[in-house]
Amino acid sequence: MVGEGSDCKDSMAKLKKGPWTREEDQKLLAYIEEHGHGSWRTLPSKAGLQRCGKSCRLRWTNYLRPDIKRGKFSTHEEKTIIRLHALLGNRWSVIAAHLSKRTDNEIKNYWNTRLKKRLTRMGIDPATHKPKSNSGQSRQHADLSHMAQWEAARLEAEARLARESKLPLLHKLSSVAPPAPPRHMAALPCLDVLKVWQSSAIPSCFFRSAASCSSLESPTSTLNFSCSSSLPAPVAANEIVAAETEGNMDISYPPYDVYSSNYDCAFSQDSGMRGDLVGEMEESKVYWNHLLNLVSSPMMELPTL
DNA sequence: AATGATGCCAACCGCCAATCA
DNA sequence: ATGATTGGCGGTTGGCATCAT
Repeated sequence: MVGEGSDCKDSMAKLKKGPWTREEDQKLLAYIEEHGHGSWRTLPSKAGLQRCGKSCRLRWTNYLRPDIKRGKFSTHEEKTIIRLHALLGNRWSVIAAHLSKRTDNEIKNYWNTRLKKRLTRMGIDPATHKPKSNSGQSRQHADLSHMAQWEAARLEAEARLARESKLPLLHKLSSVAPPAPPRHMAALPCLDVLKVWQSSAIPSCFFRSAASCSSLESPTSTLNFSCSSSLPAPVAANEIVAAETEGNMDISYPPYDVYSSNYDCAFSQDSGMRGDLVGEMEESKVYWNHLLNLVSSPMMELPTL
């Protein structure tokens, strides 16, 4: 394997490293604006840069790209990161795909330097998103946790699709088959985890305990995701992805789940920023109702095995 | 004012998966 | 089918800025 990394290493003698200068930025910008980036490997020489292609790509994707939002993260963005991290673990690129205009590197940095510490201060384990002292599990909890895993797979697929296509997704997605669920989940209602999230009747400890299903745990997340890469792309929320692509819509999460009830409270105390929570709740309800309608449509019905 | 500790973030590195020839 | 190439990802680091003593 000889990747961009090795490419950098092999020609280390003549290639520059370290912080980029304004001149280098201008060269890279000018070249990409005129020719597009095409092959990153050959770009540096064409653009007159003494950098490896990988360095150019990183500089472009993390800093120079015109559609990057910089600066302070909003409370809404923070919550979205935390909730997606609870589902996805350290899948920064997937999380970034759901936070329009933020780069995975920025989100990763933000998580590592701030959010992780804040959660720790709040008594929440940032790796598992569980309160430090917690116990108890049941078959039902395991099912829910597994459904959360399923939802995580869907989120990842959405992110992938959003990345892969700038075209209106409705047409493209209609040809993609929905994923086959794990065998033991087939009898369960379709994506009940979403309904649980929507239901204020479910005690918060319920989902919290679901997250403790030990057989599903991974080093970085409550959820083991080992099967995700082999899954076909779930395509339930195609319209949402399209809306996200076109209109920079952030995905909101309903404020009823255990994470929300903990986080919302803690954030209001911790950061002093309550925000328009009511409006956000309404917005979340609308989004999730829409999503539930989509996943209940024939296209997304899970096959019984 | 000096100095050490801590926070922050841009950039690098190594690995992996997809693609190509 | 296989090996080479490329792009992308996540973890880590280096260095500057800020804070605390």
